[in-house]
Amino acid sequence: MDEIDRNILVALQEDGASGLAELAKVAGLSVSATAERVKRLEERGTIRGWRADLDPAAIGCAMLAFVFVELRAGKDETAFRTAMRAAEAVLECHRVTGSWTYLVKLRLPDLAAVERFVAEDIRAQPGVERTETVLAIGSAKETSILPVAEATEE
Amino acid sequence: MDEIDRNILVALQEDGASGLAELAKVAGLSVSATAERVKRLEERGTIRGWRADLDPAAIGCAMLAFVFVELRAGKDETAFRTAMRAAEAVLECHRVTGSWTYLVKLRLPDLAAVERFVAEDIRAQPGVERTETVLAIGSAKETSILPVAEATEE
DNA sequence: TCTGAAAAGCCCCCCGT
DNA sequence: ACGGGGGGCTTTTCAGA
Repeated sequence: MDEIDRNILVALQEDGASGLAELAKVAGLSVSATAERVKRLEERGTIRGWRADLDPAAIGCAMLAFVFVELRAGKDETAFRTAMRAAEAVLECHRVTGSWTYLVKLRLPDLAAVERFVAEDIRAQPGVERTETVLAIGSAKETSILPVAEATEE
Repeated sequence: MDEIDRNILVALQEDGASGLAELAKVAGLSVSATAERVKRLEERGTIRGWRADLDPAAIGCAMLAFVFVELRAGKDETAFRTAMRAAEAVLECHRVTGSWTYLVKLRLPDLAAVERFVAEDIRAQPGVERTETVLAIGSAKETSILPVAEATEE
């Protein structure tokens, strides 16, 4: 993982469909050497996959909400995690520091769907003590492009 | 936007690099008809782009944090939004309901970098009254795959 | 590990159906 | 909307360094 790999990863996050010829220009290498590096980044798991990036509004899930969840202390969390993982509306589910236990990020068509999901799919889970829902009412930024850090080991 | 388009979008979110031949099988159409649909979904903006999906840990940004920000009421928010948009570590920045004004999602190498970013890049912004940082200490789910809703207009 | 060129495969455009 | 075919581009492979 050197400077060239990092440049490749930056380019592929922005546009993963422009082809090896253009990527080779960014990398400053030949096409075949570039292809080799991309293949290795895939094999190592640095590149997990290739995805189409969709417009949320165009597919009917314009409403973005974050739900904080407090689980009863000592309760086994496996069932909760499994349920969240299985729900398509759940984009993220993190165990967090602070007074809450989990933070769940949801994408759903509208407010009614969020209310329903929180009531039926989150609050109904065993061990859930309380929840607090925060709605996004406008986004300045929302990207899946990760910063590619300088310092990474071989 | 019909059932077939939705199936195509689901498949392309999971794997956007498998080629039209395989996608045509999922869609139940010929290759040419499938290609036509993908092209139209791109032209309409439903498909915004094609991205490589990277492993955060592999590129040195394993630490995930959410920072709540309260901006002084009445203060113009443009500068804050611009600053957040320009920062690579900021993956998301949403205006939110509730007692806070903004929710910022960060990805950085470690805790020290998060502390530094909050102090120097968030709290230093004009109009920021207070912040609260929530760290993710484990993720049950983190995906950029959106649910493709049933009901969407033509 | 990179280069360069040849070979194979895929995509795109067009057509007729 | 389907299927086929040709042209062009991209990816892949393979020598050589």
